[in-house]
Amino acid sequence: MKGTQILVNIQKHISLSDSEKERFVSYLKVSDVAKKECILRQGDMCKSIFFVESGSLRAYNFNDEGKDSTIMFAVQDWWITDMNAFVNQKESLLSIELIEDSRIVELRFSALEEIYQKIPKFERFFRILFQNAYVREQLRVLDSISHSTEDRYHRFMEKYPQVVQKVTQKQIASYLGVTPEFLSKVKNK
Amino acid sequence: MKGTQILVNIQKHISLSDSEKERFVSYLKVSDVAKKECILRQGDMCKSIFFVESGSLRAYNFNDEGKDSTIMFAVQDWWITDMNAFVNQKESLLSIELIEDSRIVELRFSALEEIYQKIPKFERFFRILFQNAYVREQLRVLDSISHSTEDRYHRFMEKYPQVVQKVTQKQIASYLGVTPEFLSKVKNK
DNA sequence: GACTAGTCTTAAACTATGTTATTTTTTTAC
DNA sequence: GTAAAAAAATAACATAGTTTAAGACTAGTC
Repeated sequence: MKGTQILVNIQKHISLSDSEKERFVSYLKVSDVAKKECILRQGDMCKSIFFVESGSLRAYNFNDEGKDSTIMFAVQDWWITDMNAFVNQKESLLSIELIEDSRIVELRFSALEEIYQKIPKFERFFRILFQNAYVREQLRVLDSISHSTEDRYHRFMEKYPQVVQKVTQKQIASYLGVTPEFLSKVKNK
Repeated sequence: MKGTQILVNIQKHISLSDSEKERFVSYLKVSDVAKKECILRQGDMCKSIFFVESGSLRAYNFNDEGKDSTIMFAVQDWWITDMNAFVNQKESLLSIELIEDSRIVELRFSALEEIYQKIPKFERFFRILFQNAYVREQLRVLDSISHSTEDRYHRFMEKYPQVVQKVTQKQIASYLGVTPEFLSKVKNK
């Protein structure tokens, strides 16, 4: 049934009545997206936040010098978007591409605003979601400014084994902010 | 009056009745803290989140190799804590020290939980606060993995002029994740 | 006003990481 | 199943960043 998995995800933090579930699900759009497709393109407006029902995605920025930097990966049961562009409704700094064929649930900005109004409990859910996201990013900043690349590579491998299985070494390098050549050297040392 | 500034901060995002204000303020503890004091020590439990009424603070981690890494600065009208330790109620990775004499408002974890229950609007306020914090950290990660130290130094100077006035170059270096010697070289190039 | 401790600068030697290029290996597309 | 394309490994050289140490310059303390 449409929205089953996302409801499980949400009910980790809040409980919903049947009518609330029904109402919430009515705002969602589920689609199957093929590997290599983009669900968001850098420079475009970011109209939605996405939940990964199955598969995996990568959010990255491509800068003036042609450098590709991975901001995040998302696998099953994760939420992903260009949060800056989404909440401020401005041009995206990130592209989000499919690492493999995936089933994606889309929730539009305008729908989410309506949900906050109609079912205020969702404020709590997203409070917790963003709180955890903030914690995660703060720990990543600490990791990146206080540890060596070698340490960071091993920590990444330990922390995100589900991700490691799906992505290339080049993508891990771009997540760590180093070149693939250097990561290869570090790894085979 | 106690809590005036924090109420202004909160009412940027939600509106409160007089009785809600009164109730909320009753949970707060305001104190004047002297320069160099610590309001949180790495390794201790993190029982509170802090709001800066005046002055400035620095949150940093001190790692095994003796490296001091600044996770964030906070100036007037900012919120600060070790969010990881606070929300999960575990040992703090960070210390928070006073850069100058400051007036600090303290909100304890248990109080905040009660506030969420009694005045659910606060779920919305903190949803927005954490959402913005997440955006900020995600942008910082992007900055740190995609730009040179020189660029990052100049971007920091432009983005946080209020902070720059108060902190030493050594502290900026530790925020960027480089040595003070190297920052000095970059800067005087 | 002098002492002290901390900060900032500079520089030389060293280590980490980037660049470019070539080869090998793996994946993808037909 | 094979050709083409992408990823990974390797290596030589270049640049970015660290370490150590010393001197110049504050800011805080008595």
